[in-house]
Amino acid sequence: MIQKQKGTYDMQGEMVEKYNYLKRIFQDLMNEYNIKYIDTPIFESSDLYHRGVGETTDIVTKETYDFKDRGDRNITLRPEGTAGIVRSVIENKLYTTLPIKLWYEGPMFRYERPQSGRYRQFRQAGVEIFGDPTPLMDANVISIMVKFYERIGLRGIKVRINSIGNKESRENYRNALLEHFKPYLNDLCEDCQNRYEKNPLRILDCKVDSDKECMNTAPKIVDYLDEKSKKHFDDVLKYLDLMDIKYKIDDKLVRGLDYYTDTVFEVEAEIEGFGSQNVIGAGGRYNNLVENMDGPSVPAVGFAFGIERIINALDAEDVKVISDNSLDCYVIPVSENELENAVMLVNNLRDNAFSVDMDYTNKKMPAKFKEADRYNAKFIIIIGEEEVKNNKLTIKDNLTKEEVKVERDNLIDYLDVNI
RNA sequence: GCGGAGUUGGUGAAGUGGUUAACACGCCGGAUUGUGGCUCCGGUAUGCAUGGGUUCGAUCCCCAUAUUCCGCCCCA
Repeated sequence: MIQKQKGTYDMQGEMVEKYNYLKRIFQDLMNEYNIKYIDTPIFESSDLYHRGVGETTDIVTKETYDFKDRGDRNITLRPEGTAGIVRSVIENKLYTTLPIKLWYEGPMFRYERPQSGRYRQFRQAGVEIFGDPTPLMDANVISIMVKFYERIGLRGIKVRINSIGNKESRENYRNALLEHFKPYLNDLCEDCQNRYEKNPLRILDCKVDSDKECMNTAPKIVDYLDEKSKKHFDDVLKYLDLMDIKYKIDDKLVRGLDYYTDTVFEVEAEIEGFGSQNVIGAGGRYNNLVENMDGPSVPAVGFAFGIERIINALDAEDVKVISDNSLDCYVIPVSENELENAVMLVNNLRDNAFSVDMDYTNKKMPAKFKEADRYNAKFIIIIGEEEVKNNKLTIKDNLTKEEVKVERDNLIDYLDVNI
């Protein structure tokens, strides 16, 4: 038997309900915020991610699905959504009318060792806002996320926020860290010694070395921000307070993608026993990316969240998902003699936009009633010898179990009123 | 990429080197040929992830592969 590939899953059964639930709420939210849908390809030129996400990031160096197509092109399956959208904004010259607010949802691919909440093909939904440099928009974007988590019924979430400033201040800070950790290098764990070379900012959130003295005395990025970045960050916090959004400043928060500038944030699921993959959404500002990708200088801010992790969080908190999968009517022909009448009836109801089903096999009555329950039918319509003769139908409300006889010609009206 | 633990029907699972692989739910059939969800009876894995090996004999022991989970790295 051929099995699914490592780190993939089939979306089916209950998960479909949960996915539709999330998508429906997110779509409504996007509509309220006047954010427009965009759908970009799941594969792009490999160069896009090398330049966009960052040549040295782990996502690009060891996690992309790269291949050559039959035309010898270097292709990469998208590991995240932002780079492709930036490409699209530049290529379609969407920046001519700014600001432009976009949202997306779809599969992403990363070649990693899977765990719960971590897949090789997973879904992200996100928002990207171009052409608005104000701290208000940073706060706004965070508020969208928080609002979304609230609406889906998730309670245990925690927003962490930080500013990593512009390129120059980050460079200065980096040098300060290198200077600071140099004498302690031998005390640090092996991973941190690697981080010292590759990405010294990451040393700060090491789990092994977190208690060490040199961690607490390390310089803080806030002290390296220039006036403009500092003001921007303060204003973001001010607006968050204004909108009554709870957050925690985390001066050790640095993100793994190179394109961020100034504001960065993460949302964590704070649920007991949730596991280590607990970041369910993240984002930040990326004011240089469009320009770096050969577009004009357009500031941008956005976020993305992981659908599977959010579904995990909903399950962990036992949130009941409201699904719209109930059937309006289930039609039961009593015997084969009424089959033709039943077929016409079902067809007619569907033309009138009711969701209807019936059993075409020769099941016994009890089995048919059971099936009606399984489909969550609101009404059971019984059509037998007597009904055909009198041109009536027996309609049973499957909730109250009450039965009424309704004239065939009045059926649509009856259902319109009662559903 | 590194380290560890699993994998038995549709589902939750018990179990053993040797005739028919417990039990429960679900599903199917019957008691009940126009009204069910209760009850009772019956059926429901020629097979224990896949491929090799050891053995008279393997679901059980060994090896490999696939896959899931946990920790690390990293991240959604």
